Amino acid sequence: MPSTPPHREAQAQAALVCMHGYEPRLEAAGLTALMRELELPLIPVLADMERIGICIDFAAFKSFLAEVSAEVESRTARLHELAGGPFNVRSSQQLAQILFQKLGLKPAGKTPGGALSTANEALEKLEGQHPLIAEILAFRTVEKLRSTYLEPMPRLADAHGRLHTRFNQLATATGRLSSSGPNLQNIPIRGPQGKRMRACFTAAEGNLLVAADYSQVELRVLAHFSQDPALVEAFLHDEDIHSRTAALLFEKDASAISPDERRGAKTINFGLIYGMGPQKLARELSITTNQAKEFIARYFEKLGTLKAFYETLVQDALERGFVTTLAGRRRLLPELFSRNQQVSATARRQAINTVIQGSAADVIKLAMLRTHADQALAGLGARLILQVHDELLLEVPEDAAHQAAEVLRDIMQNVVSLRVPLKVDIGVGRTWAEAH
DNA sequence: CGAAGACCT
DNA sequence: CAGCCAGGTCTTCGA
Repeated sequence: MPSTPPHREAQAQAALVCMHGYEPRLEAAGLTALMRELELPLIPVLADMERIGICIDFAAFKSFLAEVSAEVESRTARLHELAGGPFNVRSSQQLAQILFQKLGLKPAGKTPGGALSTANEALEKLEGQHPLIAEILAFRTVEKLRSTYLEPMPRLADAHGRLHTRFNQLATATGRLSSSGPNLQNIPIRGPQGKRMRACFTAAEGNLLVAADYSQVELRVLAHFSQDPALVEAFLHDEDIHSRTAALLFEKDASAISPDERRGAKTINFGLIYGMGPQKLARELSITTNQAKEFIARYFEKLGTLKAFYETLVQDALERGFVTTLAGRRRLLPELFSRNQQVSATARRQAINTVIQGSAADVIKLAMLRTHADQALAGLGARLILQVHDELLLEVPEDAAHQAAEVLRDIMQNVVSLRVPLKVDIGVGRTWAEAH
């Protein structure tokens, strides 16, 4: 077993130097407790997670790669046939030339750089206009799987067939962790191929994986901070938050909500976390911007306390120049004071999102400390191996897995006491896919 | 090395 | 008149 990775030692040391050199500044900002009680103790937890790693199923990787590679080949050939000649589909420039000049299709959007967009979102609007479109979308899915996951990852595994990521503690503006080299926080999960991808990540022989997800943790944090009666009530009674929102919005019984109405409420609930504007909402729901504006107005009319919380939050940020999270983490937002409307509007959304996303990060980091220190889990042989923002993954000897799952649930649900309960969904399985 | 694109929460 | 919701990492292209 290798010793602590050098970068981790260096990080721990740098953190201590920082503590000594800047203690007055930390103290003045009220950040000492966050540093001493959360971030510094987290370092050995992350080091253990990095050192332990996660098992991959080489045979599953190999057969999946073979199938996907064959599909990349065949789709490339079909693509060239449909385009009337060979070109590099991986080049957005060449692709745009084929689609919008050679075939004369109407561009459905532009990139931030001003080029004609060939992104999936733009291409989906053209689907049905030419058989090439569907072919490109399918090509991109398999090519992503091949180039980012299936081909490189097996080469990164150690002699025991385990993959070791790095959990970066200083990479985000909100207090989240990030993962790199390889990133194990963005393994595909959607669709049959996503599911198959996650099935390539397994427990070691004789062990099981326990996956524990915080359910709606960001909306619960928002309910806690805002104390909005509608949100708080919904979570206290463990109701479906999106149906509940839809019921409120459309003045119907929750049981009478259509799938479309629930989808609208879900989009607006999520958009809320990001400070979504009417344009984006309109696009997401295929309605006009004016309809979206009305929708948002009605939403805030029904959730007046939430609206007041947002206004106070932004007001506070403008007065202090920063926002703070549940654990007292701080994000400076100098761009709040930009004279450029676009820039200051972005900073306002960042202020809102940071309080919510950062507080959720505080919660799971604390849960990681408790999990790592828990004697019952240690006694069961349970080891924390991954964190994916609102999910923890344990590897546990198989006869102890279900017991460990309940201990973990208890730790995660009770790590902090909010005005609404925290809920954790748990799965146990031989692979990461099965554990979900 | 920046842009574009695609994957995640 | 355009305006596009937060936080990340990785791959590929093309200058």
